[in-house]
Amino acid sequence: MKVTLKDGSVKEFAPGIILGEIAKKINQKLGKEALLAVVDGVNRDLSDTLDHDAKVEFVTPDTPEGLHAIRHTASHVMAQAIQHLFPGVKFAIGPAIENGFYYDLDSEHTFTPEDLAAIEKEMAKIVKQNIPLKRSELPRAEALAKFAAEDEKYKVELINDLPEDAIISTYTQGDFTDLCAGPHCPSTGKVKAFKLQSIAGAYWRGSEKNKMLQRIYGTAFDSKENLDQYLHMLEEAAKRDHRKLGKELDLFCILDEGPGFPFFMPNGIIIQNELINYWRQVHRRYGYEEIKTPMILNRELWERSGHWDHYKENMYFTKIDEGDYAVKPMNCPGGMLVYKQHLHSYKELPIRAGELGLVHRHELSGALHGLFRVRCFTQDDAHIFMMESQIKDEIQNVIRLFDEVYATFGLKYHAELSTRPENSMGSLETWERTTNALKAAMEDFGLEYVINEGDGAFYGPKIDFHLQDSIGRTWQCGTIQLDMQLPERFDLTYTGEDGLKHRPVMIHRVVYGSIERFIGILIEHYAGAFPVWLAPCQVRILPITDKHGDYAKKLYDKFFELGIRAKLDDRNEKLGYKIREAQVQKVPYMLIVGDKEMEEGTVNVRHRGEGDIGSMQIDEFIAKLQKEIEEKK
RNA sequence: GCUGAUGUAGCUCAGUCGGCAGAGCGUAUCCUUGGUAAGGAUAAGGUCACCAGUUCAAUCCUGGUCAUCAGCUCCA
Repeated sequence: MKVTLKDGSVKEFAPGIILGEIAKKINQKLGKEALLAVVDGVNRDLSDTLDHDAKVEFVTPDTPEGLHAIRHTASHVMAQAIQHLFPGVKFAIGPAIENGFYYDLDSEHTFTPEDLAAIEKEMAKIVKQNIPLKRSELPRAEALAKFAAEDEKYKVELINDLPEDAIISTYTQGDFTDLCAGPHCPSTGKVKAFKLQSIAGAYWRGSEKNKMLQRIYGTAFDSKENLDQYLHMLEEAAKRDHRKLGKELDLFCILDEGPGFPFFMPNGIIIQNELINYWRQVHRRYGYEEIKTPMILNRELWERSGHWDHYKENMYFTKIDEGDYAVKPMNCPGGMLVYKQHLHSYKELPIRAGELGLVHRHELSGALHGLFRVRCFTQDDAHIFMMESQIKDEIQNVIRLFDEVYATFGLKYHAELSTRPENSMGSLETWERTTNALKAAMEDFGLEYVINEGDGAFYGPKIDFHLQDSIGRTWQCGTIQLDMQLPERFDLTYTGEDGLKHRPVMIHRVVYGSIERFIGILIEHYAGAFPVWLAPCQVRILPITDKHGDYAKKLYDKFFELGIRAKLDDRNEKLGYKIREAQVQKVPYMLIVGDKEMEEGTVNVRHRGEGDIGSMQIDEFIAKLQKEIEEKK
């Protein structure tokens, strides 16, 4: 750890040393003035760590570590408040997490939102008292005795699971002591702004075999402004929730009659069809053929593919004429059968067979979530069969296609490569060769990636694509998976140059992932304001009075003939009213026609974002619109 | 699946601590013919999620079922 003091001198410290210790040394030698130091390149005020004699590690709030410490301390403050208000509650764990903190509790009392308000009040008191936190390290036996005496069985279990040589530390603030490794703020007063957010259930130690505890989530910041800003961001994200917009824009619905099985309304299906048209057009250019395989296939096929054994709990079944059948949860087995309809020569490879396949999977009821997690969805699948020597080029071809598609939606992305897991099939050499081919493909393309060691499927390595939407959230969509198992199981072959039979290499890949889910992501990404090519209604024509109805109708007919999605709003309403409605529906263009436009043969154009953009000739507007659609803006 | 909350008009939500069910938006009709985000009036619209139970009486209380939401678990 490098500490640069005010006088410019640099001190090296062993990593992991408690900042308070450093501060003490600096204070002794150079005085308080020098405590405003640069630690590992970050400005920090170390004087906070001198406020009291305990060994407390503290970092200033303008660093990620500082925020983490504030949230961690906030979780202790919350626990202390709960102990005051609800004596007898057993504490499990209470860490800081990405955007806040939580504490898991075991209690007879079921916590309610009203309790949260009361706990917040008590927390505010504790923060105001600015109670110092004291770190103590104690021998294992002593720690065990202490928490056992308080009947904190979860803490006892945690200590018992710590390695023999672990340093067991506790942090104490006033009448509350918690088992904790730290780091923390030096005193409760540093928790300047906090909010308790929700109550949920969570299994002890994350296992569904264990007791379900109550978890209280909260967040904390170094200032009220930052807290408010964060809460505001959450509200903004909630506004673009695809379930809400899906209803408001009349895109889709999910009804009690079919939990997890979405219905698409006319507006929604326009988006879906545009996505599919675009998909087909791109795939044709990249040398794909399209196939379609049946939704219901017999038991033998699923046994052969391995799904019957490995995936049964997630499948739907049916009987036909006494025989067992399953509804497909994946398209691959059907794709294998299509490949097997012919003998293949090495000259044909790679064969790229795309399929927009509707698959059904029985997801747990509690896992369903709008279009993001459904029980039936369309995979924009493709299976590519090739020789091993073609892997690198072919993967690059796929990456290039992905890159083009994601760019169309203005979605940035990064890739993750998952390598061989423990329970893998196939030889180590094959894994190494194929994994290296994936790496080489990404590197040649200039695609940055991170490696998830051992995270691949047992049947092959894979590349996942994580898209970043307009407010910075990431979604895993595309994936390229090498499969060394299915070609074996289905005994796929091609005839090589040598006249002998060889086993092809096969990949599964999806770009959108699930079209339904991708639509959900796009709704949130665009906040419902789709680019013109996707917008369910592209143009809304707004005549000012009935006098202008005929002119407006002629315009509408012209758009209709050109295949432009227009709507004529000739209701007996004021212009402002019609505009408001079109704005709320996020229609890209509103054409206002009145006396002036009729006389001049023009339209007055209003854009949903830019407002009134002036009058233009009808053909001029059509050209502008068509260009925009063509360029997918 | 688990824990907790929720389910009232097409939508968003009030309400009844057991006794005729409420608003705004939307819809229909009429008046109004207007220039860039809500003109006015009238009317229609409900098995208060579903099934049992308690009660003279249940939308309200009890139990169960289904669904939704927040999280957990799961997503070979």
